Amino acid sequence: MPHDLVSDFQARGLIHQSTDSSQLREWLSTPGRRVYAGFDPTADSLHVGHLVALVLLRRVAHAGHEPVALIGGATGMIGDPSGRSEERNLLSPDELAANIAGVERQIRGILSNAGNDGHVTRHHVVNNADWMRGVGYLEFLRDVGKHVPLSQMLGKDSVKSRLERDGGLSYTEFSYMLLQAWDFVHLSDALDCRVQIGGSDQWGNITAGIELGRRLRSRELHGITCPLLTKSDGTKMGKTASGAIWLDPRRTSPYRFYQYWINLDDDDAGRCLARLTPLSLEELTDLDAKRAANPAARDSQKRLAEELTRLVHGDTGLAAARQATDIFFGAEIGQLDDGQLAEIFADVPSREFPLSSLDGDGLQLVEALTDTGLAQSRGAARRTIEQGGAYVNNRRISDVAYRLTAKDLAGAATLVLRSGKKSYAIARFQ
RNA sequence: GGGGAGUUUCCCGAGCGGUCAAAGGGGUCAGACUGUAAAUCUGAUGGAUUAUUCCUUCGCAGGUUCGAAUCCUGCACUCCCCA
Repeated sequence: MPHDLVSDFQARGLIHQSTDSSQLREWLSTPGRRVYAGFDPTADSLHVGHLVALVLLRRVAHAGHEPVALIGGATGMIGDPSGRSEERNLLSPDELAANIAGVERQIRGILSNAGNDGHVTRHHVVNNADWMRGVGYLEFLRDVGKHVPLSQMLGKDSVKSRLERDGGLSYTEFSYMLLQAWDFVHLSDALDCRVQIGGSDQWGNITAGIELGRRLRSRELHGITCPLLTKSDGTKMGKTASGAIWLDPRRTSPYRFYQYWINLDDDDAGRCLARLTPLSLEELTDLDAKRAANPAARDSQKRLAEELTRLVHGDTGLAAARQATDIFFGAEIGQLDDGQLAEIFADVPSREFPLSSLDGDGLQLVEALTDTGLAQSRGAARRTIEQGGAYVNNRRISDVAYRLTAKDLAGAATLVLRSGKKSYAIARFQ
């Protein structure tokens, strides 16, 4: 395996800016080097936007180095102004603690199974609150602040752009870069970690750390930023009309996660394959060729969705997502238990009915469609049925007078209604 | 202050005494096609019931008529022109 991380990053389009690449290569030519990326705990889960950095750390591990994930327990209290147009709201200590716990679990999950070629990689997860907490304000100003020229701080994009806006920024957010700079120096002391990677919006913070390392320790630190993932329509990767795509299955089900990647357009899928998956460059070229020859097969999207769903949700998550995909795209729903149904249809609205409504003649399909909100009125429900748009457990029902009875149940007490191609609702009977 | 035009169903916009739940377009919802894309085509689109039919809707309130979205009166709002 070619262990030249820098060339690999370049080939995959992962480098936006970096410090001198020959020095970087030189430093990384010895195995076991430590490379870090930071994650601020702004929510109790990471989202797709964090995936690039996480995958970068996995690549670091693959190249024979040791990834270090830094959780910003301290910096998260302040809020990073980079890439932000408005002042952040401060998190309460409780929220922050919960966020740290959630984020840490996800990071460990992704880094510990980094060995899909068999080996468990050595990695570190650190929290900057651990070394920041004990540092007093005066001490910090003397030891760190004294070595950072104001002109340099004011020159950063994150500060400049905010000062030009109406809202400006607070002294608190202004100071953020000092904390991150100090993190870098601290990690170089404690772990001999000399490379920091991050999104392109982190360049200012990273160089602040490099500068501080030079002044304080006369030490050469290195930095790499990768381009922010954007879609070809200009929007941010991982953002949808209904919100962000999260890594936590409770926020975004494995099915929706999987679907997000399946639905990318061809160019985006190609770019994501290169940047987010461990596929070799040969495999990438191969998929590029297939995509050009037969775009309808959607090989790239499938492979991408598969790789990333397995990475984030594991094999069971991938299996669930696939099963859900089959069902959402027409497969008749056979024998599934209520638990499986609940999992597959996690994102679907549901409605409870008394179990007794299935007795005797049963429940009018028209009524079930309106009660679950799939149809606006009984007339609309009738119309949908007449036009062939109504399904029970994915079986088309075209009889307006159809009544649901116990034999229509998919699980023990669950039944799946659908209107048209995509609108589902779950009816639960109790 | 004077003169004129207007207010229609989710939106735009026809209708100017019965044949009006109201043309047409957009949107939306189904169906076909398709790459879970885009475009295109077909159907539907106030509510209840489908056999018929009933109820509610055309700025608001009254009135004239067997019958009004359409005529009259008053009120509210919007726009334009002249001072």
